Formats: sequence, structure tokens, C-alpha cells
Amino acid sequence: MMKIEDEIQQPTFKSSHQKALINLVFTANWLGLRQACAFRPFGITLPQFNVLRILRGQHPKPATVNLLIERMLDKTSNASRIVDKLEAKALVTRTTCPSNRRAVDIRITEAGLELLRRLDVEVDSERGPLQNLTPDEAAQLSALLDKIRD
Amino acid sequence: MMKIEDEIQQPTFKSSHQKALINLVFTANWLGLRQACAFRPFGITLPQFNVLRILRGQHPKPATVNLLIERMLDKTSNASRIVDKLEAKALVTRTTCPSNRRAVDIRITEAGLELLRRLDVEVDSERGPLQNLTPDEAAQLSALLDKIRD
DNA sequence: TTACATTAAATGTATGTACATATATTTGCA
DNA sequence: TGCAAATATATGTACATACATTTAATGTAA
Repeated sequence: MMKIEDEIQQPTFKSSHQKALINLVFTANWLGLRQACAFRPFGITLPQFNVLRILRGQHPKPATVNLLIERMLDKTSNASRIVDKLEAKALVTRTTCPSNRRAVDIRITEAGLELLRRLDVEVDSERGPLQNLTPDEAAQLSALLDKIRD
Repeated sequence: MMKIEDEIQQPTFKSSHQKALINLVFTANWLGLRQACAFRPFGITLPQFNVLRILRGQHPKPATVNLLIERMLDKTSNASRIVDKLEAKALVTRTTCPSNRRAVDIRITEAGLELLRRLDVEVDSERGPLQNLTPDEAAQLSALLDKIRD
């Protein structure tokens, strides 16, 4: 059992609030590293994976860059350049939208769908990275996080 | 009250575990954005702030790059280049360690200490970014996060 | 219809992250 | 002593983030 005090070698915190804040940032980063490791053998990064999943949700309808930004966890990241990388790997296609030539229709390719099918097995195994939590604890965690952002 | 379902416009999740995972990543990012905004007027970024705080903790003793890496939340980030930025702003000094010329002694300057004093007022106001949580809830959150990383 | 604002996406710049590799110094051992 | 291994930091590359600016297309109103 590795408590946050040991992880960052800081014996005490000024308050339970400060401790929870640091723990939250540290744990989110820890989870991100684990996921990145799982994706590496497949030649894809976490944000690229998230964009692919959004596109699968739309399939066979296209998505625009705007729709990706709305749905992405990180609203301010650069969807254009993530799509660049996916297009270079032939996992998505980009065509100008016929009804609005400012917009771009982005679609997942069969290769992209196939990659997601292989990744689903990895990612959705068991209860995922939070497997140490019971369903009830996971729900508690969500409630606390929602409250932070109130 | 903005629940995670609304934030990312995904009406349902496959499980409470998946929901908690996405909520965790989203909330950590949300907190990071808020802190970055608070720091921007002071011409400093969040990782630079964290390094400065570690240096103040050592003051007036110097710290090495190794010590910074050990203490930083993100162990794999590049402490060298963060120190580069702080040095360019004259917030820290870098001198080769006399007793071990491989190592570098990094010290916070008076200007760095003064900047931290001004930032303390901002950052430590009230209970910080988690002010919506009671002390008990903050402790619950820490316990759940520790359990995730078991 | 032209002029101006709005919208969609791409591009530019600075920073940070993740990881591999390089360089210099020190340590330890044959 | 001399040479390999370990250590401390710096550098290189690819990717992502954050935000400002640019370009092109569309909408709107005089």
C-alpha cells in the first residue's frame, strides 16, 4: 500500500484539502502513464485513442473538428493536429464537407475500427484501471469529483 | 451542478468504473486549467511553480536536479528544462556543485522567494481549489485515490 | 451586391511530457 | 594505474497542450 505521502516523499500536508488535491493530480498522471503504456504497442497515444472512439460513436456518420472538440475531455487541445496524426496512419479520412466547405468531414476507416476492436480487449478487461475499487466506491469517487467542480 | 455526463455530452457510461475514470481525468485537467489561469498574470506555469516551491523548501540549501525529480509529482518530466526557464527569469541560480562536478546546485533567488510570497496569497486562499469539499470529504477522496494505486 | 462580422479549421509559438541517447564526472575493481 | 560501470545532467525527437493568429467560407445587413 503506497500512500501519497510516500509517493512524493512529503511527510505531512497543510490540510486534508491540500493532500487530496496533490493526490488527485498525482493519481490522474499515474493512470495516464499506465494507459499510455498499454497503447504504445499499438502505435497510438491516449488522445488519439479518445478521438478514434468519438469517431466510432458517430460511425458511419462523419464528425467535424468542432464536434471532436466538444466531446473531448480536454476542450482546448488541438483536435486538428491529432486528426493529422490519425490521417497519416490511415485510421481516419478527411474530406471537405459538401454542404459547408469551411467544415471537414472526418470518418474512421475500417483499419481504425479494427484497431479499436483490438484495443477494446485490452482497455475494457475487468473493471479497467480502477479495478481496486468496488462499484460503490467508484460511484462515491464520481460524486466527490462532481462536487469539486460545482 | 454540472455532472460529468453533461460536461462531455455522453449520456451513459458502461459502468460506474468507467464513469469514475473519465471523471477523474476530466477533473484533474479542469483543476490544472484553473491553476494555470491563476499563474498566468505572474508569468509562470504550474510545473515551474512546483519546482520553485521545492526550492523554497530547501532554502537556503541548494537542490540538485535529482532532488527535484524525486519530489516532483511527475517523475518523468524534464526538470532540466523547467530550471532553464526559471533561470532565464532570474528566479533561480545554477552553479556546478563544488563537491561533485557532475551535479548542479540550484537555488531560489530573492526574486523567486518574493514571487512565491505573492502567489501564496492567491493559491492558499481558503481551502484552495477543493473548497467545495468538507475536510471529511477531502479525506475520503484521498483514501479512494490511494486505493486505486494499490 | 458590397462590407463587415461570424464561423470552421489550420497554423504559429511557447511550454511541457515521455523517452532515448549523449557527455562529463566519479566510483570501484581488476 | 587504468578501465568499465555507475551517476548527474543535458540534449534530441515526437507528441500534446494552451492560446493567439491566420485563412477561407458563410451569413447578414446596409
